[in-house]
Amino acid sequence: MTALNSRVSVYHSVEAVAGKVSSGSDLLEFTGIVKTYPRGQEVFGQGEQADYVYKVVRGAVRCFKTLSDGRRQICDFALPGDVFGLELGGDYGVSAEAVADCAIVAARRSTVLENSADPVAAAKAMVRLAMADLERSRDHILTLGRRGAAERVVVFLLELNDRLDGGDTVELPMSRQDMADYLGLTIETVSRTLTHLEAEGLIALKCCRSIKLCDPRGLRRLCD
Amino acid sequence: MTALNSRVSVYHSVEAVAGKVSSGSDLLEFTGIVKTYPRGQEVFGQGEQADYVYKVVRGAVRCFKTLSDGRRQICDFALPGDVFGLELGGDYGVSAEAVADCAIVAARRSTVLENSADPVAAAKAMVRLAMADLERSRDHILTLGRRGAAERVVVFLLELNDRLDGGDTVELPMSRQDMADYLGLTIETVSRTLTHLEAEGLIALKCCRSIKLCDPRGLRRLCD
DNA sequence: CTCTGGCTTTGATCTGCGTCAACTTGGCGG
DNA sequence: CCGCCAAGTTGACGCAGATCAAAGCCAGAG
Repeated sequence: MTALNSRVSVYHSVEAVAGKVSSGSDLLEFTGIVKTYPRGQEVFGQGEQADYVYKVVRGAVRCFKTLSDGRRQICDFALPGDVFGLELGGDYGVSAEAVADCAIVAARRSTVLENSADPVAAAKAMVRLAMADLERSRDHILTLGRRGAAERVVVFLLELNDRLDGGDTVELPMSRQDMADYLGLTIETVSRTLTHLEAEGLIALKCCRSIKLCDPRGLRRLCD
Repeated sequence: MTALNSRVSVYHSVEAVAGKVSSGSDLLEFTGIVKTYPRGQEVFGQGEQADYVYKVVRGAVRCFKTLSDGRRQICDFALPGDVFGLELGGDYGVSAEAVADCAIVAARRSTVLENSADPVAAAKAMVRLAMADLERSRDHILTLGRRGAAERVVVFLLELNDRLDGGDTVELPMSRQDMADYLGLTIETVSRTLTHLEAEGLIALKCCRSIKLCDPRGLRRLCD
């Protein structure tokens, strides 16, 4: 079912992982099949056997947990170049879905880990990935635990701008609902906060998925 | 300064890491000096050079981030047996302080990582540790983003009971302020929630640091 | 023993964000 | 071009948890 209307092609790369921090020696060999996922489609579900590791080629993916009554918390967005689906043991601890139409490479865990040419380098690359995720999670925890709504939205915009690097304009790949579920807020609060930031001249909503950061310094001051 | 009134002794262990998930092959060699830290003392500060990795022998440690205006968010508590101070690159991303009087082993990163007898096993053990932390962080994110005050407190008590394994009674090593800063609440709300849970017969406050879980099933139902 | 200071609990009030509801916008198919 | 439906915005109102304030409670010092 997952592959029903997906075009597939072969993908092979030996790339630096986690762009900014990778040194020349930490490479993760990533060989697999590229599949396309239409917006909304599940990549894997929480509790499933974690046999594959994934990497976003194009689009964006949300990794989230759900409570029994339906409340949803997005733990992370995976953007182009990001690896996701890394797990400790047998099962995925989160579910993953395409936020927008995506191209994603899947590689067997075993291939990436054991059959790699240099197993020590592979293990080190894994540690780097896990640690980078961990550091981002900690910032997320700080945001959810101690920041107000406006600060949350601003932190989010700045982080996304950083990761997408599209000059001073952020092209959001996700809906307001996704933003809200990432920030521990409601759509209404996210929307209101954005219009409020615009009224203050800090951002400009070119259209609802395209936000210009007019005053990055001012924004940063709001959430140091 | 750090070592002023600390007794020190040598410590050596080759132990399974992260108790429940470690298989026989994943060992982390941990050789270093045991130091004692009085309650409140800093182990390391955010931004310092991350040359050491630590392991709690006795007591408990809080790892936290602080905003410029003083708001504090505890990302994790390290309990006896737990490793902390694991970092990606140069600097610690959090500060660490003794929550109660502690005994802690410090080991050079390089010793644990490179000079290990089996570097692949060491790297794998690191991956396991990082992944275990990551999974706990994700649960924490879910709690902070989507659960109410009562649910947060209950989740916390159940998790602590699990990790400390003292039968049906949790001996809290930390103050209400620390609980609040971990749960993204205020001391008053934590206190009120506990008295409310007691009134419902779910817990019993033997004294403020010793809590009996009278109805674990009922508690679990509150936060599935 | 009493005094002191920090931690905890409890109460009263305030407020930021959630909830509910209506309206607007924008993208897409016909 | 129009009409439709999902997504986003805006407004009115309520509540969970924060804030402010004061009163126990307990441990350690004198």
